Amino acid sequence: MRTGLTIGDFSRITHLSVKMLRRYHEAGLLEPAEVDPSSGYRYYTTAQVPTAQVIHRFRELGMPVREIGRILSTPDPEARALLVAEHLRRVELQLESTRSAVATLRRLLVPTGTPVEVDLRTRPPTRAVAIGATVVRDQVVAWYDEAMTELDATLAAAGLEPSGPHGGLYDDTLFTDGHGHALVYIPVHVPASAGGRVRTVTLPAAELAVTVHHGPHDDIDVTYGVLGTYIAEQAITVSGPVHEIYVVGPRDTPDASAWRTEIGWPVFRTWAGQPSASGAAREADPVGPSEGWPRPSARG
Amino acid sequence: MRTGLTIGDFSRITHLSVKMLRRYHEAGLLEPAEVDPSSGYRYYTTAQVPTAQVIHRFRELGMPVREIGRILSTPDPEARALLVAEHLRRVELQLESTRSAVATLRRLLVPTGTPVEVDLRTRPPTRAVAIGATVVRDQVVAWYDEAMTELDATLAAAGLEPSGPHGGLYDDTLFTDGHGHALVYIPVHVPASAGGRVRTVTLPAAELAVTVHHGPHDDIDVTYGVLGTYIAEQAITVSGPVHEIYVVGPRDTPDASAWRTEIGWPVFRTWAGQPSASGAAREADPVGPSEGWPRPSARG
DNA sequence: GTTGACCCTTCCCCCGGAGGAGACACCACC
DNA sequence: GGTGGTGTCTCCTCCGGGGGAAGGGTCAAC
Repeated sequence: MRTGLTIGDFSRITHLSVKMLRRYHEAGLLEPAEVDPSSGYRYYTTAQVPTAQVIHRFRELGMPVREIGRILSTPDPEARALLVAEHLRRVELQLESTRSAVATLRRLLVPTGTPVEVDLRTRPPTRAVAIGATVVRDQVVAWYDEAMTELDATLAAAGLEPSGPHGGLYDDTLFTDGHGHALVYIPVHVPASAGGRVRTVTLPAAELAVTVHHGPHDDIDVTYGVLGTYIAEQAITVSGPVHEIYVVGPRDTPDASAWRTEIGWPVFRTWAGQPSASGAAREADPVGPSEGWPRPSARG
Repeated sequence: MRTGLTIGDFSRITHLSVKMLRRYHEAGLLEPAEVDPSSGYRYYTTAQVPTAQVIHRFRELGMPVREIGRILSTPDPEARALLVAEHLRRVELQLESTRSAVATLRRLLVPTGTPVEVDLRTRPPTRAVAIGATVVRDQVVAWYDEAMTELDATLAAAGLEPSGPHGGLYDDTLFTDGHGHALVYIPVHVPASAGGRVRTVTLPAAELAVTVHHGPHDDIDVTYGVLGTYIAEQAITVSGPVHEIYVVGPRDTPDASAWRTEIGWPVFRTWAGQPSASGAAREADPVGPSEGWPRPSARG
């Protein structure tokens, strides 16, 4: 055991490929017990086998190499367990979403000629407490949960009751570019004292093409497709962020199949047509830093 | 609708990013309905929305782009459904393996001081029907299932009974390089008439360090680690392919926790020590094209 | 001492993406 | 008919986690 195990021996024992062992060395995940300074040969010891096994499992679970490094270099077992638990939670979430993607796919492949029900409707100006931020697409759900919790707390602290269902406005660049501005809100009658990220805003009036999505949000894209198809075929010009209203949502019932989500697509801008569009009104612009609504783009 | 939807419009409708739409075009997955020859602008139609949705789901399920292409270009709906079902089966398998990787990880992180039980044992020369092939590591399980089924069928056709539990020999390059030769066998007393890939071979006698793995094979690596550690610490020289014997396996009970797998690591070669090692004996070399056993490599 | 297996580094490829740069196209508005 | 602001084009680089090959040094069994 003087020189320890060569990389090949260690590979046979741990079932990690030689290539990966070298990579893990480079990345600082699994330092060989000894490296011959002249030849560069890596020598491992049997004591490193369990570490290698752990690395192997983490990689199997899709954990990025650098995160494994962070975990392995966390001395405090408590903190380490936390990091691990957090990732396992992420894995569970991913399992769930894979499961539902399978279900959605099955549904897509057996197309049911669902009749499209699209309303053209005017959204009145709506007073609401809101949180807005620029977010990345795959973090939008987590961000939504967090923001909505904060809004709930704000309302509770102020002793206010919502005057309608929760909702959100989403910049379309979220979908075209993968990141954009989003705003979630709870409608209220009286303004709340804004604290922190929470602002009191007025959603501007808008003409919306609205349809209702039933069930969990995993396949809400399909409903978006239906709505978008309708809009395009009606040759309506689209403009501005999309509006989602969680008529029945996770806050109402845990039974996802009972959820109802209204999707509203602004079909022409009412914003710039308002008096003093660029003055006081812009002050209340709920979507944030953008310069008013983007101009229409559909060529229908 | 003369010119159709621009890539941006289509992106908003389908929630696929512009970038990905271009990529899918390039890959032939989603050909725009029209491409302006002078400007190169892509124009889509609403009829393409469902296709885009399907592509989205397939990607969510981790299906490689070229496989999606194959599916979409398969005209026969039956054949297409088959391809889809096959991939969904793979996804299910992967879900399962993820689940068990989580379990294994949990076990690894709460290390139990399991006592190591390793036997040094001589494997007698064993007559068997076998199938050998050079395989890639992540296909070895599927290959095993298929080959073992063929062996079962061969024995049934010949009216022969196994004289012991199924087993396999696995080149260690499978682990160090990710691919190598593997051989699965069923021991028999009398030679069967070899048909197709099935050969009748004699596993050579060998000195093995043997330990038993309990439970499903997902965490068999851990037992390999224990065995390898033992061998390394005993300063025993390792040589030749590893030997697995499925004492209790999926063919005996579906209850994976009841499985027992013997892992045998040859600790020095008996092969080259045999008379006429390179002549008739090599003829029966069960592991195939390699030039006899590799020489010992552990430097313990 | 020879020799074959082993190990080293470096470079390139693959896949599925993300992002940017620079140039051109489109179209609403004036 | 201009013109400016977006939208879109292509091409390039980079990333992570791998696989493979080339070319040369090392080790130890014989």
